[in-house]
Amino acid sequence: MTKYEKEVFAIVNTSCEHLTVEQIFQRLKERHPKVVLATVYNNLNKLLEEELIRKVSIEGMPDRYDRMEKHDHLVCRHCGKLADVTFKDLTASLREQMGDGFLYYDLKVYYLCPECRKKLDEQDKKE
Amino acid sequence: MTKYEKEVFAIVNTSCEHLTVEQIFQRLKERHPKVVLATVYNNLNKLLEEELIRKVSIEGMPDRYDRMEKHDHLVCRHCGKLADVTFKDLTASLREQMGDGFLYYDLKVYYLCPECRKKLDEQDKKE
DNA sequence: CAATTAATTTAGAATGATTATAATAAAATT
DNA sequence: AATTTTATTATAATCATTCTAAATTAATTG
Repeated sequence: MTKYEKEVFAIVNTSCEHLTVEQIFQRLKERHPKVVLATVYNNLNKLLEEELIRKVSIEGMPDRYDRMEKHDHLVCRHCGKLADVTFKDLTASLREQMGDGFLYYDLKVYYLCPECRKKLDEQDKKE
Repeated sequence: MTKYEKEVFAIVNTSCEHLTVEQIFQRLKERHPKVVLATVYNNLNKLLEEELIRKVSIEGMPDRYDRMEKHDHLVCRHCGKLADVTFKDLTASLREQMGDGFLYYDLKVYYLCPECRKKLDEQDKKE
């Protein structure tokens, strides 16, 4: 692991914020002002191949990078905010249903976050 | 719904092939040789907003468009192939676990498809 | 240690998918 | 039929990402 690969990994792995490429780049620049965006892409791609991090794509949002530790995602359908959550594990059930070949799964739950629900409720009252 | 919106919808909704923008464009062109790519994008976006179709993003693959009818996806981690499948419904369980605000969920199961499993098995034997 | 080789990073160009803009055409409304 | 609105076209612009070649750094070998 090279210097930058280590640092990019640390940035992604220790944050629960689902950072974008640009945000990761900014953080890396705080310490290494001369670093270049391509280096961030190179190392993110390397880390993805090594399966040390994962990418989270949400419709209409830029891709985000996330630690590997098992967890699911809540996505607010209104403001797009992404939150971590851990639902009951599905591995056993899925394996049973699908036979061989299972590797892992990705579960996203779309919802309205409390803030958006409040906002939308208030709007409804006015109408 | 305009002429093209109807046709784009029909193409996406009646196929189980998870077509890309380019493929949808090609099919539309068979009937309307003069149609332009931007029209496909415009109408796909309109259909997405109207929640008449959905987009499926798989890491490293171009985005695909899919009918709304409830189903889950199997993604081969090796060749990227996408297949439809319907696992046991999770709605009740998720609602119970997360309280209010639930809208819907998206479940992708990553696996090795039979073809890739065979290939990889054969490779292993050689080594 | 010096020299060679390999791998990483940089800088900037190239690509490709998507969106934006302005003009034209079609549809809907008055 | 005239006016207004909406959709479509053609093309330019944008943005994220990848590619390429040169430069730098790290690793390996004699």
